[in-house]
Amino acid sequence: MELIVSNPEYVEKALLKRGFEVDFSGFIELREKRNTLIKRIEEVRALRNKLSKSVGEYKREKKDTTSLFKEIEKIKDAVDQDEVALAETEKRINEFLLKLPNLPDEDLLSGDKENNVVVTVNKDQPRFNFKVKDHVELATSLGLIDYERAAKISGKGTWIYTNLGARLEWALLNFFIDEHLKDGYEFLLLPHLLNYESGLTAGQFPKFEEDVFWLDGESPRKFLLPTAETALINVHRNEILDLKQLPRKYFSYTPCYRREAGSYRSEERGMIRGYQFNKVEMVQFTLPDESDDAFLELMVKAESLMKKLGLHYQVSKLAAGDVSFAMARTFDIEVWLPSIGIYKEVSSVSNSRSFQARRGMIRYRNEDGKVDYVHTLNGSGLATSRLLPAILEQNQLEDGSVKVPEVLVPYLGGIKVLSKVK
RNA sequence: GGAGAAAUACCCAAGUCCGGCUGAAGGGAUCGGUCUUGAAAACCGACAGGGCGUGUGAGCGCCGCGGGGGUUCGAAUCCCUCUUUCUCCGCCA
Repeated sequence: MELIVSNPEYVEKALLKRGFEVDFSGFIELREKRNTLIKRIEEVRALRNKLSKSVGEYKREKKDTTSLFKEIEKIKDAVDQDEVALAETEKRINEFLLKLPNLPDEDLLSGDKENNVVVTVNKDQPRFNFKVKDHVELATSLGLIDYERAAKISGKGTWIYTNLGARLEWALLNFFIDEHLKDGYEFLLLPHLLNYESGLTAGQFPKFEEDVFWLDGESPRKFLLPTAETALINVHRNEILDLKQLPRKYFSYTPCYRREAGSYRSEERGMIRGYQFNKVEMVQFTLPDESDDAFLELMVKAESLMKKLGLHYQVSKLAAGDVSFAMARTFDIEVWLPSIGIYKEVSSVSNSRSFQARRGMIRYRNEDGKVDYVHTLNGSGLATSRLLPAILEQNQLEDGSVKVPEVLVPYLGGIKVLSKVK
């Protein structure tokens, strides 16, 4: 971030790519002010330390200390004002820095969503020679999901997985877990209630404090995690990792709690957007040089899950403006939903480079004993709330039953087709 | 929820009552060396890190004994506060 001091124009330009306008002149002034204050304060403190030490020595030798005290008296109040000013200045610098989003990678297109580029398409779009039903209709008629009772016991934006629906959801999660275990990722089950620092490190705060659920009456205040990433990234906060430990690969299953304030769209009925959904999330801590490889690895892993499920999807490379605050690059995997004829995100693989590591002081020691920031990456593997609808819709048969993806059959006790229970 | 104890460097642990020669004893681990055919053991040596400021640099300075604040010329040591951990009691999956 001291790149700002050495090359502010470069940073300004890079951030502009994501539509973020900044002017660093005020920041640079603050930095200079801070440095002169520090210099002044430290000089006084050095002198005071020396004199105080002498007091001790004088006392031991039973010498008279009044001359020392006179000298100390002289410098005494000089620092107070400076210290207040310094604290204020550092607070402002910090607030400013925390509001800066990550620099997008060089190869990203500027602009927002409309400049996202589809880079891969898996399989042909499935064709149906009958009128497709949407997932709400399928799920309801097959007895997989109960929306109405969920509204009764909770409110809008929620649903209940019932019977086979619950088993199908659980099958998906277990399938993902087994796949990640096979790849040697460490499995963590995490607390869902997180403290403010965790949100800050992950890059959710201060900007997105409104987007998460806060618990009343807790001190220090706690929020419900919006994704397992928020917790996973913080596992190594304020740590210096051993070179041997890198890369460190984790995955976790958690529900994700999001307020989704004002984002509901009519096309997004059913389980497309809810206040709570299930997700298995992968996170890696890597050497700076190795994060590009790790990114590919996460992409391949996420895609392979989609392939094994036999779903039609596309991969989009997000334009700078659509990449989230904390990330330098993001590829989304989007699954095809025949009923609404669009692709919806089911996985988002991102490289934050050193952004989160800087916020959370997540570092490693290299061969020379020097300390540097790690790179952090995350990828969903995968989010189920849109996957289950996609499976229902893409695998539906004319009679309203649904074929179970082969890889899930063992997890469903051999059930191959979901058909209507009368 | 109530009552108590604790938090010191990679780990264990002294120091805290009685503030200054403790920026931190001692042990273990680790690293380097001696010895050995090799290893172990033994012995010798190193072992506070990180942040920040300053300087081309070797370096110098500031901060740092869970976090924050206070008292003091001076705090690991005294006071306040927060957090975490442990023990006991109560309550409860």
